[in-house]
Amino acid sequence: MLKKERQAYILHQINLHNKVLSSSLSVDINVSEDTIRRDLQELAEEGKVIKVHGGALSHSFSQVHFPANEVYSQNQKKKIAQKAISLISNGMFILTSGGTTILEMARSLPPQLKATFISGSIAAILEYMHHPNIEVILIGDRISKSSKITVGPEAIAKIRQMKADICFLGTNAIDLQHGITDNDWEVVQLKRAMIESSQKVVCLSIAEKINTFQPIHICELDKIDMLITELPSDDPLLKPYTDAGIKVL
Amino acid sequence: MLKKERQAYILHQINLHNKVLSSSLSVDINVSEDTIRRDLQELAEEGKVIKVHGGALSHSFSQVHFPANEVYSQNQKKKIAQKAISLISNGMFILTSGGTTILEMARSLPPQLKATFISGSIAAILEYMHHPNIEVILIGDRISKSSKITVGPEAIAKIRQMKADICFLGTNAIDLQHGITDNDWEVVQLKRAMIESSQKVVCLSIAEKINTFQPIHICELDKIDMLITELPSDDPLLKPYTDAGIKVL
DNA sequence: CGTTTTTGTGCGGGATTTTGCCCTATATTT
DNA sequence: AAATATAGGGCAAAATCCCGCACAAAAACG
Repeated sequence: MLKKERQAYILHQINLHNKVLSSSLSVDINVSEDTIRRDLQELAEEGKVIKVHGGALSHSFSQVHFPANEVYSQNQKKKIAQKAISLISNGMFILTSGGTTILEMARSLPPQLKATFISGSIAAILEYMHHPNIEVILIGDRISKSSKITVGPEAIAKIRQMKADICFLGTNAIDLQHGITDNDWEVVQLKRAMIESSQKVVCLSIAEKINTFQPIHICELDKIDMLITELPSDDPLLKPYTDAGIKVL
Repeated sequence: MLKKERQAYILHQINLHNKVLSSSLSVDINVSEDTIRRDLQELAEEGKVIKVHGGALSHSFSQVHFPANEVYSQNQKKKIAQKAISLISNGMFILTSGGTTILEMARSLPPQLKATFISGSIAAILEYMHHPNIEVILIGDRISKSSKITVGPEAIAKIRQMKADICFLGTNAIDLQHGITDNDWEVVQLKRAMIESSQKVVCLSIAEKINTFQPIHICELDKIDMLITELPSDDPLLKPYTDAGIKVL
């Protein structure tokens, strides 16, 4: 097999699988690993692949995943925030969890809006406080340092006492089979109470979290009234959820 | 699985869920926890995640810091803070108001200290949260945007329920004739409740505020057990207060 | 065509990287 | 205060890389 031929094959494999191992290529093409390594090195110098210890990665691999991701998902969250805000009207009592998606919503609230926001998330409260017209109610109790929200029986009791118009949940994982799940027991307790105390429950979730699950169960899907993602509402990924009776925005 | 591939996966998980546990990653990817720890360490050195005991956090998540700089007469407040801290010992329940002097104290708390701090001041809570060992209890209720603390009947009721070992009050004005006074009606209500609910009441006040008064009365001097200023305790300015039975530090 | 030069490939051996394991120190929980 | 979990450093085995070398095939050249 010619050198060029071999390199074309390698490039093909990389674009196909996003990665290759020197070892497996070696047995594939039946040449020594040194040869493969030299090929990879050349391809890397031409900028066609990214060489790493043990093989090589597709260029798209690191480009998509590493640097752009921060901004990328920020934009997704902005889109979600806009949709969520369209559900809010003046005079509402709104219960919110924490999480970066909720924060994005808090930052995007229109300045004229007059409503009451209730939360136990310190970060969310800080954002609400900057808003000129909204009333902010802070749920008190012990502060969980890991999640930076108030947790505990007092907080739950307080939430149980109220009946909010709408509840926005930053969702960590949603799945047809497991429903809404999360990974922090105390946060789960709080979210459950929030769901019970709201007339309408809205889940905010970026599409990546759709069809994933976490260890701790919060509730089944039938408790959820609405699901907001950055995708258009007729995206096939969301079809099962509309079929399950959830309104998708 | 290649190292870079693994790290990309970890990064992805962190950006998705804001946190990861070394243990769960280890079983996820099927490598030893040592490897995960080394990966997290590298990612942390590159500034892509924040490594914590047991796993790592998303960088965007813990960026909840108050722009707390340029405090008025900071050196004096540092001196006051040091004196106040000398009154605190392990296991105490400590009620604090807000104000920059209290913030200075919060920042200067020794890292080994284990105690429970209770407050309705958002800024103070943020400082306490950064401390590794102290337990933080947040008093909930409506947030006053002017003073950035929780105010209202719920907050007062909550404070009444507790009996703290000691209470630190950032004091706006203290005077032999008028006692402790302030200029925000809602804050005054809160401070009154705090005084009633504490075995020992300590006023923190820079010397400038000694012998001044404000429109709203909080309490008479006899409710105060201790007064801390940046001056030495035998300063003539403070003599009348020691004479009035207040311990001056 | 013969010789020289260039290029490609494999091999050996030492350096480097990666990984898992062990042991101790530190942190966290009970 | 004891028990458990996690971190950190050192070590060893395995994999991988790197470098020089040999050798052969191909190319270049007179």
